[in-house]
Amino acid sequence: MPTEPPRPTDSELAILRVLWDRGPSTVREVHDALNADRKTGYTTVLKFMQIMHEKGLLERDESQRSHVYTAKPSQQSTQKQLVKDLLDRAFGGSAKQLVMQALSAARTSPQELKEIRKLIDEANHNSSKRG
Amino acid sequence: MPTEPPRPTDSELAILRVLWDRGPSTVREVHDALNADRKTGYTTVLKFMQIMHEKGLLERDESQRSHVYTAKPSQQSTQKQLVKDLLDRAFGGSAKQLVMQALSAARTSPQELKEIRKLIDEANHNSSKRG
DNA sequence: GGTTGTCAACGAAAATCTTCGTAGAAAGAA
DNA sequence: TTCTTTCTACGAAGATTTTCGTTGACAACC
Repeated sequence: MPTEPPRPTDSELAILRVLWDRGPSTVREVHDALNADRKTGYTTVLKFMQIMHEKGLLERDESQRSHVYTAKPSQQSTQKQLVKDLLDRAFGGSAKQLVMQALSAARTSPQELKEIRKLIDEANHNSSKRG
Repeated sequence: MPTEPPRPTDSELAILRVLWDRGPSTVREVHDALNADRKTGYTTVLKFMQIMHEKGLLERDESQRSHVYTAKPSQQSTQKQLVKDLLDRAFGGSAKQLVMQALSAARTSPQELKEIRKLIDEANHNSSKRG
């Protein structure tokens, strides 16, 4: 039974983001990318990536001296997991509440709002067809 | 400077939820409410609520022997904080992406979709008026 | 072949979060 | 009063997350 992977921590997520962004990367590359923002030691990032590899969050190619790591879960699936989690923990499962907060938290452009509406219409059609 | 309150942990959020739901409550009441689902010791809940009080997350009325606690941050503001946080950490600030995942993560009823659409229209009008 | 720099591995400390046992005060019952 | 229950306070242990220092392997350069 493949038990659900645990929700990635903040630091893990930061690393995943770099890997989704850059594609397969070495520890050095990830470290440099992260340190554009924060300042974490190299060995700290290394340790994280090793642990994440053990946990099955990263894949590792050891054929080169500098190992090359790849994110295993997709950005989509991780995002979905995080949203689902937040939905349960803070919104009692109500997507409506969450969407409302999202729209107020991020100043969303009319353009984006239009696109979101379109998404909703599509979701609506799908659920109508099914339901 | 009133520094931003730190994002509540999972356990803290569970307690806040009870308080938002029930209004001002004693430790005993919160403990009972929580143990409908999980099973945490009484002193564990007590300890949390004391710490949360120290952190400024809860207010406490000590005039009775059983202290009465109240959630200090509103449900709204906390939800907003959590969404904003997730938006930054996992979605690069794109509300659209988040909404998309929310709609796919929670099976949303056509009724709710309709209401969400309405919200978006309102947001749209507001931003049009402003912009 | 010795020096210098980069890397993964290891271990452990620091920080934070979670859990609860125990003690003593307060209130009520016998 | 004495016994029982319920509460807060305290302290500490366990679990998890985050942080790096150090070491030895490997490679590049001189």
